[in-house]
Amino acid sequence: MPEGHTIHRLARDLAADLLDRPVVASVRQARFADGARRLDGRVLTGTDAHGKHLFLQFDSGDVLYVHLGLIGAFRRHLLPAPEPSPNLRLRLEGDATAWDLTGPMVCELRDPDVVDHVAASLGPDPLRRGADPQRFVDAVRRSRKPIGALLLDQSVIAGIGNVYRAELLHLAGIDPNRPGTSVTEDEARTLWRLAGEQLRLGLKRNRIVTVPLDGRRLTSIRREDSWHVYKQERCRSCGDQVALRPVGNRTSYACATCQPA
DNA sequence: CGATTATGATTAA
DNA sequence: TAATCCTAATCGC
Repeated sequence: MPEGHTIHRLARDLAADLLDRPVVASVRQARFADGARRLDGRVLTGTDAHGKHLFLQFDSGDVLYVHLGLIGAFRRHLLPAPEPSPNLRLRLEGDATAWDLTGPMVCELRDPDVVDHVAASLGPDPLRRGADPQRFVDAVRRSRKPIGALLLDQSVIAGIGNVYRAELLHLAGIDPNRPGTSVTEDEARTLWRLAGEQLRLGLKRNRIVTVPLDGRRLTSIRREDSWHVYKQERCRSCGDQVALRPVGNRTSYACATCQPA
């Protein structure tokens, strides 16, 4: 479930559980055995998130660089933690909790400069203080690529994935296929604002829910009812058929009525 | 129990 | 454009 909100939430939650005390690091897969050995008994000194990239800093000077990719997960367990999955890449165990990492696209011990290197490759991240919206606006309006592809391009805006792409464009009333050059300054600014609002909500809730709650409890909303157009047959705003088609290598969901061409 | 799918991204052809 | 990597939940039989 990793879009930018998930990664920022992990940075926060991992720090809350594991900071400033030695961790117990273990693995089941052989591929990260050396890494776990190096982390075992070290102290987590800080965490950081840039877009979908997660960084854990240790007192050894090592930075654990994690990217969850499509199927990666970092799951929290109360101690005593259950038997881990055979696919466990890394378990970080603190005083009261264990965090199990499975299926990450990237899990590496790196020098601290990896943070700046990765950050330099990314567009502005709406969840980071000091992010420059104009960088996003200009990158969009300079490109002929469809806005639906630009929102997934991490060098244009960091942290947006396929759910937020569909939902932000729907909230903004913008057709995913419109070229960036046709997006007005106002529209681009609106997309940035909505991205910040929705990512912050997602961070707070640890879940993507873009539909209005209207007084309902979050827990009463089923997953499949959480969005306006993403994975919907009909638009949750107007009831019209949702059009599916690939934009920028991923399935794009849009309502032709709410998001006219 | 096998097939399918997924909120990601890079590399090869 | 296609193939590839990585895991787990879900669905149909």
